[in-house]
Amino acid sequence: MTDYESLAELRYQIRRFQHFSEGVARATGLQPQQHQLMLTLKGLPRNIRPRVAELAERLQIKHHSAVELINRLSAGGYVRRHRGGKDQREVLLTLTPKGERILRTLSLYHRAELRTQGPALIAALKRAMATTRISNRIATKSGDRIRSKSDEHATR
Amino acid sequence: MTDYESLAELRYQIRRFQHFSEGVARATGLQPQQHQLMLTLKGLPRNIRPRVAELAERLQIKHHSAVELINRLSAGGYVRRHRGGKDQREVLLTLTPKGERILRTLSLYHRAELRTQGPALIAALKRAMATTRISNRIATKSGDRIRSKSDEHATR
DNA sequence: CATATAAATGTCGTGGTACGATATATTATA
DNA sequence: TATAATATATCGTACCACGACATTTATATG
Repeated sequence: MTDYESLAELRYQIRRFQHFSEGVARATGLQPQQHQLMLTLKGLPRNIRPRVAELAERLQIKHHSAVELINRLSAGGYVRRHRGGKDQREVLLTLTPKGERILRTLSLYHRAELRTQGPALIAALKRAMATTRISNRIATKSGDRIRSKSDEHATR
Repeated sequence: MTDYESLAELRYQIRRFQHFSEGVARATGLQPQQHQLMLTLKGLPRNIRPRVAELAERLQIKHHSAVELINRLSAGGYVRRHRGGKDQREVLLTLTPKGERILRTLSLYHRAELRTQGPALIAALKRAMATTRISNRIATKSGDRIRSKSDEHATR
């Protein structure tokens, strides 16, 4: 197995998990990202306030993308906005009972999936971390040229 | 740590990896999904023909979504289409030298990222597979229904 | 071998989501 | 008080995934 194979296999495993997740989310009427936000909200450590910016960071998106997700979730009756006390600029979020119920169901499905597919994911991760032959193989296979320092800056 | 926290943490770790990946891909002028297709193509086992449908399956998307990605990759000079011999319906794909070069660079960055972030991912995965208290907690909190005996046995 | 059916790829229009640029409201600071 | 910083929100744009449908080639069947 080449480095590319192990990296590709890792991505494949991740995509399978996410594809599964998207499917069950949509089956409950939720868009995948909306489910993600709900899970992030519910999974927030107790000492962290559920602010918009906090959710955005954990979803690795810009705050205004989170705002849009929350608009749709709010319209669907899954979450509610609250204006907190201390800082009136902050908007704090809570799940509605409906949101709680759906999230619980989805989480059970996810746990089951992880139980069966998790080991393959871990195995793929370990392989992708272990192998180290990219440089050699490509230079040889493509006959491109010898690798030089300048390649390191290619992405700049 | 609750079940929701561990599931949320797993998603967070996955998103961090993907967010990193999207960033370096875009820095080379590639859209994230285009990079994914290239990696899938390069990482294909030798005995598998690089057909459109094959790539689509491994990317967990519909074949016509793959077609669109390939259109853009082809326009950018990253991959080439070939009509195979046996079955004239099939379109086989190859990376151009430009595609090979960029993919190699990206793969090196990804390996480095996995070296540092992989352990956190594995840890999150194991925690998400291990905990089992979803039913219990939600039922109690939402007042949805009575806990069942099996919930009481939840592990820690 | 003619035609129906299936398979592989491609086209078109739509919806969700992420983003940059920009706006508004509140808090902090000079 | 005026100014800057912070938190959230709005708007227009682009990417990508999809369903519905089309086209070309292969296969099955009478």
